[in-house]
Amino acid sequence: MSSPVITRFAPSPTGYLHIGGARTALFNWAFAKKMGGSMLLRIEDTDRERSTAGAITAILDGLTWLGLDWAGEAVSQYGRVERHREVADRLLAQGLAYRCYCSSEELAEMRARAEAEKRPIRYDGAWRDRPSTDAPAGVRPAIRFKAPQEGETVIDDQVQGRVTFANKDLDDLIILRSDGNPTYNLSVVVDDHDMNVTHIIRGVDHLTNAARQTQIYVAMGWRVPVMAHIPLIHGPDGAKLSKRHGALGVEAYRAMGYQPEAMRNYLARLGWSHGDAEIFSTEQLVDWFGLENIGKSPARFDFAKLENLSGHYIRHTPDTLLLEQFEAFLPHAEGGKELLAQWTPALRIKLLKAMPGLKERAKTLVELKAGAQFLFAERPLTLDEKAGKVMAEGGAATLRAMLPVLEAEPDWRAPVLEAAVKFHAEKEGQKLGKLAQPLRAALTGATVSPGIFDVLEVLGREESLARLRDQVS
RNA sequence: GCGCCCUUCGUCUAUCGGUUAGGACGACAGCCUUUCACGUUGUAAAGACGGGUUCGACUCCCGUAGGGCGCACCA
Repeated sequence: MSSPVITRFAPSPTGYLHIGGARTALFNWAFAKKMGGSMLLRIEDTDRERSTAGAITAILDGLTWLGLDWAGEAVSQYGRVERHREVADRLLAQGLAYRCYCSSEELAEMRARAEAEKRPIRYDGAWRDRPSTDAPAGVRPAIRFKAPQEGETVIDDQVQGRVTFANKDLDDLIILRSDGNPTYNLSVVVDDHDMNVTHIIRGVDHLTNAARQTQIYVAMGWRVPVMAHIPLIHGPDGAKLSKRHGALGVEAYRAMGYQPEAMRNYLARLGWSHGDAEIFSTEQLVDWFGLENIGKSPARFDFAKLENLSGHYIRHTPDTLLLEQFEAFLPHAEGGKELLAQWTPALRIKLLKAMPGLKERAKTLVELKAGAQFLFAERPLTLDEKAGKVMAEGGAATLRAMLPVLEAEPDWRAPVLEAAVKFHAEKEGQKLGKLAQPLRAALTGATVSPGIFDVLEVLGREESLARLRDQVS
């Protein structure tokens, strides 16, 4: 009987769940599902200084929103320190680790010297073979792993291929700090082993760690899990993803009005492929997913493509479901709470009625909200600067909503449209072009927008509707 | 500086020695539409560079250039 596949997502709770982490989680999740196994969640919170409860909540919320579930409770790595110490002690007892009495200052000095002399920055192994009787009084030692100095460590990576490290390049890393707390590389190995993790899927930034961890596995006589180091996501300019780019927390994407299924689709396509498939369901993703189809080169985050995908998902979501998603989205949207406060069954019905026309034009839930502005705005619409603002924010749909009003009051056209244009130009100059055409048409009174039929119908303006139909035919 | 990795249209990618190098986003142009959007048709757009290996290289090897990651008593 072959053991089930167990993957794990192991973020450190030092901030939000960023987009790279989300994709790593997605890959772990998809692979586990595909193999009929499960994904575990472990919070790597051994750094007590930087770990926060808020970050843990953000990560859990983010995963849940994305629809990625994990088996059992999230494991706190810090909660397992005793076990980590135990393993460190065992290594020590077996002569596979040793006490190092170097102070932080000495080590920093060593590094600085190496750098100045342009030598590789590595621990020199000063205490590797030095008896503890030499220990300076009053210094609490750190425990270092006695890494092999000859030969090489090979990682048979499912994505990177066979990667070889010369052992002489890997120094003796600290596994237990002088304060008795374990370090990352020890904890990870012990936890992955104890949790029966079979496949480790994580970012390439961990590749060198993989070598050191392999050495620890070997020292402990443990089976080394299958590893897959996936490339990182870069910003649009090719540089490391920063806050300027897409390195926002997933909650930011939720606030921008992207649906989880669209995010999943987009993220999956970033670095992984299944022939020419661009748009696929999560079921298909699971069905098709495989480590062998993950590329090795880093991918840039492309908002334009995400938006296109998002628009597709919005358009293809059934109206009632979309309405539900919209309502669930509101608490996370800018100005959503205010809208929620005036939420009524009647409004719901109106929105549902307007949905077919609305979703055709919206690329995100935010745009859906903007487009529906004409439903939420108070009647009659006040035609002042504020109205221009509403109109400009709402874009074409709101403009259409206002046209009947403008039609009824020709004198109001110029000032309102002027306000709208002005506001729009200040806010988003580049989108002016999109508005300009209908604006001009409205200003000259030349034609009536056909999209206005939808609006009038939803608003129940029968007489205007009839009149316009007349005019058109 | 040392180590590891990467390099196909602007972007995400297909190709697993023989293709007119395909698709998608974006761009541009047309059609549809009495606005917008959707839809649809089409156009432009790529193997970083230099050497090999081979009958034949985007594909294999070497080098160069560019880029990324790592080199903590962080994870």
